[in-house]
Amino acid sequence: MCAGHLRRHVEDERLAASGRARKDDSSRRAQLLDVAERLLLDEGYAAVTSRRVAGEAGITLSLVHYYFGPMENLLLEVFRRRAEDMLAREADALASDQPLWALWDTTREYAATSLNQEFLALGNHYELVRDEICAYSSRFRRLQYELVSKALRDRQVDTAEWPPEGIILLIDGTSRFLGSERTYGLSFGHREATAVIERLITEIEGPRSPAPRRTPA
Amino acid sequence: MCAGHLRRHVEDERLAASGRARKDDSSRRAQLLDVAERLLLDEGYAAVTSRRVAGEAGITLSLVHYYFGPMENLLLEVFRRRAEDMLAREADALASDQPLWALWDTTREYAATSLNQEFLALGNHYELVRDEICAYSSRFRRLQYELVSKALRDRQVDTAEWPPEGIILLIDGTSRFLGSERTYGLSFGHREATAVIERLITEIEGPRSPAPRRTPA
DNA sequence: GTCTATACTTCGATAGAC
DNA sequence: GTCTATCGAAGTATAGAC
Repeated sequence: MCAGHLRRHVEDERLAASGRARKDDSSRRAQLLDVAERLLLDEGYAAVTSRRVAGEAGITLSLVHYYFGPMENLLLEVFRRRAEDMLAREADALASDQPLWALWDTTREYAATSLNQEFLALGNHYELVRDEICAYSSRFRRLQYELVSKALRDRQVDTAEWPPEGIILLIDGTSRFLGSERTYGLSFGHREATAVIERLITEIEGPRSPAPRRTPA
Repeated sequence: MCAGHLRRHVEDERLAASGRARKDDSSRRAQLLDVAERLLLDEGYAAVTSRRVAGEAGITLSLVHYYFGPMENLLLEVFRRRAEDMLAREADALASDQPLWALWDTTREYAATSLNQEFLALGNHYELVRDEICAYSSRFRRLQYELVSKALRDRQVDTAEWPPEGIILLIDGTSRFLGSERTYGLSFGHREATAVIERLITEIEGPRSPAPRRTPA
């Protein structure tokens, strides 16, 4: 059904998979992804139409289809790009001896939770987006699990009392929830929830320390 | 798949509104709200168009506008109806001497998290929806806070260690996150997270008990 | 690559008959 | 209340010139 643009997708895949970021999208392609992402963030997925994207980018709508084929594919690529980016950040941040603190800090700072919401809603009716979200979430979770479980093991934390899988979901979930509420201007209980979570993290992997930890004495 | 609950909302609505009869949605109006809610759930807000709603309801689109005016208003009313329903359920469920257990149990069972996601996404670009979500969330939170803080007070829980506002967000957030993942078929760590949360709740308000609690000895 | 031009669909909303 | 008829705007997507 749409074959003309597929070659580019493959190239993109290979670039992204080759360890290097997909920044070689000289101009147009990356620009369109940028525009689409901004529209998605500002006005929701219903606003990401070929006409709007073309208009904001200062080109004609036919060019949008030339690059991305059907709109679903454009959305998909916006998600992929963002997912890869977040995955890289997460891997970087959690490569610490206090990955729980890192998880808590980084996730809270994702200002773009509206974007995540938009993608989640999108996944409810675009099957391809849905599959992509699942695949990405699994990778994301596995990454978190590997790094956190290793750190807890090194720290000789009782994983029966504090199973890494569970702690991760607790922190991640709370963090996203607070972030989601914050974008709506809600803050009731946020201070207290933060205190509880941080006490929990402290109990598991010690107080937040900028310097690498030595021996637990 | 998940459309069986729609008719129930209508009945609930009339029961809950008994004595005030917020709307005598004899048939048409409620029917349109039902259709819109189902469309929202199944295909996302982009699918809730006057033509679609009219088509699914077996009437003409002009009638939809006759009842609801602009589409934004229809969406808004779908949200309102649902919010009132959830608020009533929550108030009912949390009227327990173990409101944390109730909070955990009821929130986990909200199968319709896709609907919530859709509304959250909607709120990002419909200001009226956004305001409504904020107003509703505040009421929702205040309700939770009142009931939980009272129960913890009765139970003489140390609210410095377990501030009700914080615990509520922790439980609610984790619960929604797990629910959201579940609708996507993801379950990694869910068992462990559940165990951690339930241990936490047990520590605060004792083991889940079907019978009303006596004295804490 | 980029544009113009076009085809066809669907959108929200209203006017007016009944 | 409910319908038919109609409006202009906006949607996706393609063909073809350059």
